[in-house]
Amino acid sequence: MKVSQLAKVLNTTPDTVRYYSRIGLIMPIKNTENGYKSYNQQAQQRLKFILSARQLDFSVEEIKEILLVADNGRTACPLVREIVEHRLAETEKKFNDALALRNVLRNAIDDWKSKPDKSPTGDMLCHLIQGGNDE
Amino acid sequence: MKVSQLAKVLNTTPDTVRYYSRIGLIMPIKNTENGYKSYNQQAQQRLKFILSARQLDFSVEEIKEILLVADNGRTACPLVREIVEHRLAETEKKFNDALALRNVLRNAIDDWKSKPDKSPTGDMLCHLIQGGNDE
DNA sequence: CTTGACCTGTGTCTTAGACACAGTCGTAAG
DNA sequence: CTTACGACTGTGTCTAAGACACAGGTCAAG
Repeated sequence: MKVSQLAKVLNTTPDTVRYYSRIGLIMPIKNTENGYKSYNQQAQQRLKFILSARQLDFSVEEIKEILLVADNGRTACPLVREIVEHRLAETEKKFNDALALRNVLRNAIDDWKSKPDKSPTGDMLCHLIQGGNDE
Repeated sequence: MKVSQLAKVLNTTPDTVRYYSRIGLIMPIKNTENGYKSYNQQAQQRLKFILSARQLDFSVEEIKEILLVADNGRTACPLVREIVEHRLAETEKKFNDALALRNVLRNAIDDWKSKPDKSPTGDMLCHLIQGGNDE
């Protein structure tokens, strides 16, 4: 199986497959004649796992650690549980940050509706952003 | 005014000031003797504006465009209004994405509570992530 | 003068792929 | 058979917004 074929089977892009190959997450066999990479069943299995973990927003580095544990025959489950908890906390922070920013932006748009456009002056590049509230 | 001093006055980091200097957003005067960068009042004004725009999550590239317009004496307000609308749309998308991911993670954690840790097998690296639902 | 703490500019690193590029394959026409 | 051409390939480079490492410079205390 070549790179684009594998990508299509698992519904991802060739660039993604190449990237995971490049950093050693999946190990293709090198065709000695043309240097093309060839992927076997195990590589496909591995890539499927990686893509599933990425859907949970696991980082590539985290996935690498998980695979390292599993490759040594040990359970990766505790590590996986730990990562997912951590990711949930981060996601909740992102969620709150996005919520707060949304409110700031909405308020700005609303405030600015009543304000005119102005040319910049020496000490005021854009009164919308800079001015707390105009005179 | 030197880099750390300016950073402290506007409550940011020296690395940030150096970065904006490096890409030409603010233009310090080079002290000829030791090569240190020196910032005047106008640079401080400019940095203050940049930091305010960053608080609205404007990208550095967008801020560069705004400054370019203002430096030519034209109103940057229409551009600013356009960017903030765009940013609001993006932020709402991020908000929804974070919300969806949060639900996925919460469900995963909940489902996994009743599942044991397992050693990897030839075709199952981690049953938590891989198994739709177990046998 | 010397020590040491702090400061400085420059160069490199970070994520997870996307994109550009030159070379290669496969196939269809001639 | 050759040729042409589109689709494919690996490798190298690029991204955002600073953070960090490092070698050298500055400054006040002793």
